[in-house]
Amino acid sequence: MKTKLMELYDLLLAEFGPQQWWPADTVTEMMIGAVLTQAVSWRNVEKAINNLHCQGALNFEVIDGMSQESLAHLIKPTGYYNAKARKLKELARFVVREHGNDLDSLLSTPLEELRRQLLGVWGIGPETADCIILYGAKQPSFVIDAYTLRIFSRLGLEALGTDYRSLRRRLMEILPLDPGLYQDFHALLVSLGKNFCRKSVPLCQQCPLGNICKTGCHQ
DNA sequence: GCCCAGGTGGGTA
DNA sequence: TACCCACATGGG
Repeated sequence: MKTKLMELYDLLLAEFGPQQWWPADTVTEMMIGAVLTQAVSWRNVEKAINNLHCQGALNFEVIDGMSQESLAHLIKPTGYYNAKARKLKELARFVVREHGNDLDSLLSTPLEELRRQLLGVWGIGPETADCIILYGAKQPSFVIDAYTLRIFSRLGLEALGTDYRSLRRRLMEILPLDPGLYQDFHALLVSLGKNFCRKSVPLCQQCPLGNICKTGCHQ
């Protein structure tokens, strides 16, 4: 199975090249983007990030101090803006008040303990937590998202798991605990999901995975 | 107008 | 545990 997974990784790397993710200038921006991108396209997130940047609000102390209403206004393009404003306020409170706004210290917390703490913050679920751990803390926690589940299902790799917990656990048992590998792998899966393995009308004929995929498009 | 986009929390059986 | 639903904007 490890060979099959690395074959998949190599095909994706050959098609899309190294990904250099996450798209953010700072760890704070990365963490905020992880919340804002929940169930919405990155295009919408960029507008909100720009709004926050212009207001000097890509900063947890600033977010902690501002009203939820004004924050919601700035992130309107991401949809669910009231819910996400609360989530950002909760995350900012966690970072600033429980960790003295010391991100370096927080993110150097051992993986499992860091994950447990992040999941305790309202609005931070497994995917957002794993994104922060992998791209913010640069610790090896494999990120499972809608693309990952869809791609592995279409590849016929359901045996690895069909839900977040089981697929993440199996991938981390099989693959070396290498944050660089996990970052690139996840980013490459996103590229494949966006460009070929789309939810409806997947472009199987042009897909770089070709005949290693069992989804039936190559019959 | 309809579907989709890098989820999460709360409620119900 | 396993569904169902609310949350909401923007692009194709």
